[in-house]
Amino acid sequence: MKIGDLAKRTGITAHTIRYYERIGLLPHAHRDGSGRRDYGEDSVVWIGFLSRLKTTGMPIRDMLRYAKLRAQGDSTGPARAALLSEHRDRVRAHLAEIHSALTVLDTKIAGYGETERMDPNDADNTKDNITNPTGARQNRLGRD
Amino acid sequence: MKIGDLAKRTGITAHTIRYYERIGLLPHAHRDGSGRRDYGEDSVVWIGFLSRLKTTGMPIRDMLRYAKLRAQGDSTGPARAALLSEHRDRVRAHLAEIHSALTVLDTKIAGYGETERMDPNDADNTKDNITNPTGARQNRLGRD
DNA sequence: TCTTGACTTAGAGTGCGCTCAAAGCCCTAG
DNA sequence: CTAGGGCTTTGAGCGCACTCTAAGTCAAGA
Repeated sequence: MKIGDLAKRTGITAHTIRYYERIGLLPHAHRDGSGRRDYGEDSVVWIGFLSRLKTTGMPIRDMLRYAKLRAQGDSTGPARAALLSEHRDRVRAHLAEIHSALTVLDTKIAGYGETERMDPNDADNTKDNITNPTGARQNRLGRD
Repeated sequence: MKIGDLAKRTGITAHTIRYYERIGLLPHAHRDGSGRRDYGEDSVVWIGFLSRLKTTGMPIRDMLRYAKLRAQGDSTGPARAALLSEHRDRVRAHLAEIHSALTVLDTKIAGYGETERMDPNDADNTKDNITNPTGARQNRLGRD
């Protein structure tokens, strides 16, 4: 399988695949007769797993630690399990935070439904000057 | 309240508060006699809300859109509600993805518990060469 | 045969969200 | 009165994860 095919099958770009190889997240790919990268099914599965880790917010440096343990063989199983389960715990904690914030959002959205009630405990129903009335500089985020 | 006090109460740094003001996320603060920023309770509440949006992964450019609608007054209520509820939907979708990825993680962690079973469908139980056996360059992520 | 397009490399650039540096002013405790 | 620390500004720097450019090689279809 060529790098472009692998890209299509995994949903990441060929650029990113090369980048992952460069930093050590992917093994050095085997090359075909003309020096091009040639992949097997295992690459699809491994990238799929990396993508899942990424979905859960794992930083690349941690994926790298995982990949290196993996490369050291079966004896690192417990270490890998520990790495993953610590990560899982962090993700669950983060998930709880998001849920809690979402509840606040739900309340606020529901509040907008009721014809512009001005709850004094709802800071967002105050209308102080949030934009930039002076001509003061704003960075690239300012245009919008 | 001085910027340092506000920083302590909101959990973001004074640097970040000034940055938020610069890009328009916070209103221009009132100054005391000696030209220093002076804040009220409303700033604590507003930053708290921004932090919740941040927790849910809203990019600053969207917070900015929200802040600008807010500054335009009560008539933008429906637009603000729309913005928030679209965001809420995205967050919920992302949450579902994370949950699904977590399930995979759970399975893998459980798999490590069973004395190194080699499931052929589990790519991570293969041990191909994942690190950099040649002396090829790696960027800053490589050291670890 | 020609052309198109995918591939190769090293290295530079991007977007996000801060984070810090430098140089100087001002308030307060000792 | 003095020292320390917090405040002010402008502008640069950083960490992350890509993302793209330039210049070139190569393979396969019309």
